[in-house]
Amino acid sequence: MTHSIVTHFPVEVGLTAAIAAVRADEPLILVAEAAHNERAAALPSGPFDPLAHRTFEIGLREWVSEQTGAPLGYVEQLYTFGDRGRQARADDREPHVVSIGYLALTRMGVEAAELASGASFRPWYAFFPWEDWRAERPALIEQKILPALRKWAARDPDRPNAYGLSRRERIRLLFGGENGRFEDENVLDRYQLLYEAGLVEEARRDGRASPLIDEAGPLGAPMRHDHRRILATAISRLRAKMKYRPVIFELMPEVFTLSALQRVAEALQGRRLHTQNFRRLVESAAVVEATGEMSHGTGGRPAALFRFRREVLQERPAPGLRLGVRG
Amino acid sequence: MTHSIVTHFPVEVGLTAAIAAVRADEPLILVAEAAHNERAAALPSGPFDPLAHRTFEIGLREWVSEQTGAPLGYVEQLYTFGDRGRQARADDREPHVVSIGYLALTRMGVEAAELASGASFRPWYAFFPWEDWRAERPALIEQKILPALRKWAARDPDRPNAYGLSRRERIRLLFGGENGRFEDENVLDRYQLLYEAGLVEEARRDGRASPLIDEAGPLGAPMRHDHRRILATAISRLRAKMKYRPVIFELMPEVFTLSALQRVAEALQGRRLHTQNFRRLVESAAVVEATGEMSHGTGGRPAALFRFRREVLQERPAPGLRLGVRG
DNA sequence: TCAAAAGTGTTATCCTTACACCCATGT
DNA sequence: ACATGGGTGTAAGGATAACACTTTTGA
Repeated sequence: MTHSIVTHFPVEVGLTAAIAAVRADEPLILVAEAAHNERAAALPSGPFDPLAHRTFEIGLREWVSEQTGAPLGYVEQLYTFGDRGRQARADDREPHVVSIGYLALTRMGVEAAELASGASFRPWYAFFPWEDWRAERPALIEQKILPALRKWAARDPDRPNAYGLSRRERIRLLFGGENGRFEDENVLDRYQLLYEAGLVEEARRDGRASPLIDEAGPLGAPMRHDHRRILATAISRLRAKMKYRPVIFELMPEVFTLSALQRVAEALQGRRLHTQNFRRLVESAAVVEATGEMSHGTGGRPAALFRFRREVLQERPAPGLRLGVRG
Repeated sequence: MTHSIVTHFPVEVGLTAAIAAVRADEPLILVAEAAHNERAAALPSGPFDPLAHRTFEIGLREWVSEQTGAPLGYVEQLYTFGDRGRQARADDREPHVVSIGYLALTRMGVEAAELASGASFRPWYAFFPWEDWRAERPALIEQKILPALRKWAARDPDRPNAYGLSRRERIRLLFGGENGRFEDENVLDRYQLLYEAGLVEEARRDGRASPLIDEAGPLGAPMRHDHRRILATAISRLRAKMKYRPVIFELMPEVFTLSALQRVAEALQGRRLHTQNFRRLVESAAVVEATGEMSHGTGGRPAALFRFRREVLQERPAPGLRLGVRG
């Protein structure tokens, strides 16, 4: 067994950040190269300089605030990606790029003008339209995604993947349909299934498109490199984590009404929540406390204002937002 | 904003694997440089060669089975570590090493003779003696760890960390004591607290030892580089994941009794479980099915044999082992 | 016959869900 | 006064926790 972890291969390390914010009940993600450009959007990314920064996170915070003007709040490492479609050819002479994906949350005090040119916040559901079930089950799923996936499955219906699941079963488990549920945390798996089926633009770019790709039509806006995969990982992680850590408050203003909190939770989860039970779950979890103030001008009865109770961090091991059932 | 993720800094990428197995109800980890050597143990690690292997995981499987003789079953990426104590000096002329940590599970068919020389399986609680509460609360906690940590806290009792928690609160939350619990998933946080307090050998090596380190005595066997941190991450992840994914069966033989399953679950969790409720939780979760055979020679009444039901993967979104309360 | 391990039944308690209803304001 | 959103009460159902008990073998 070798004990050296030195590699003799040309590898470059970059940090890529999915920087999320919420405005007007819409979850946003910071991208370079906005829609008016020809090119696909990209997540902000930068090099890791081990001499200048002791940790990845310190490096990340520095170049993000320098280059985008957005100060980061909460930061969390997601995953390190090394296999990127078209760059996987052995005869490729370009250096291989390893990208370490990060999730960051910011409070959206940053207005468009303060951002560096080329950077802008875009709704994250522009990249994953099938993930937003707040209004209703997106028609795209029944009309485009499922027909194309079913044809893909029919070509090889019983082939199991690494976990022993056939294509049919994976489709049912991830996108629902008859007796299947749509689990909000499976954002990454759904994107990867669409990529594997060759139905997203990134698959075409990587030479793995299905003949069905044009029939299905564009399934969300594509991103450069594997950035849409990193964003899918970020959304999955955030949807899961908010249930057992109070990360949602990194996206809320200092004080807020319970309704505002619910609408942000719904925006992130991509589904409606049962209002009465949501209130009770939040209050019984003791993650918020009333300020005593009231919010007027919300249309109906004034709502009590709340703030996050930092003390829960000491009181309970997993203080998140129990979300309960759909509304 | 730059769109290039090319770095101009010398960075090398290595893969480091925490390869776990269970034998005789003891969780084991594969290490190079066993105890009879002078040097601290190390996890197996190797270079990532992007030209030879399309993904990290493929590369990992290849060199692990080549170099250790152990075939990997389940494999999962843990975290990418870049900040390693003593190498953090800006004047350091050595290339910086980024290590991508992996958790792998193997069924322990591999006997010692088949392993490459220098490789061996060692009980993981040798590195984390405070994590094994199966017999009782480890005396080490009350006798060595808490006194040293309390002195450390007393030097700066109110300084908050990034999450706003003081040293006192972090000690209580992680190691219990009066009214605090000992949460089995916090393995990484406990190790990092001990490192931050300068009480583990790795802190001395990195020039961050506390004056209290000799008074506290050796707190578990040290490892080279940041490998003990990677192992702590692996144990944390495994303890958490087995509750919602059926990963424990990657460590079990094809057929097993419910008692054997419970003892492996207890070994991994480091705590006893309530037998009757464990049985009911397992059976009601429908993750196992009876084979119809019986196991004799277990000392008392023969036990029914069970096998893992792969079908649960299709039936439920999060089929893990509910563990219930302590025994 | 007894110890040891396997396995079953039953109740108390807690949490989630579901549903019904009342409250306070602006227009 | 009434629409709108804010807010409370409570009972049904399901799951876990706690405890008592029976069964089957080997020594």
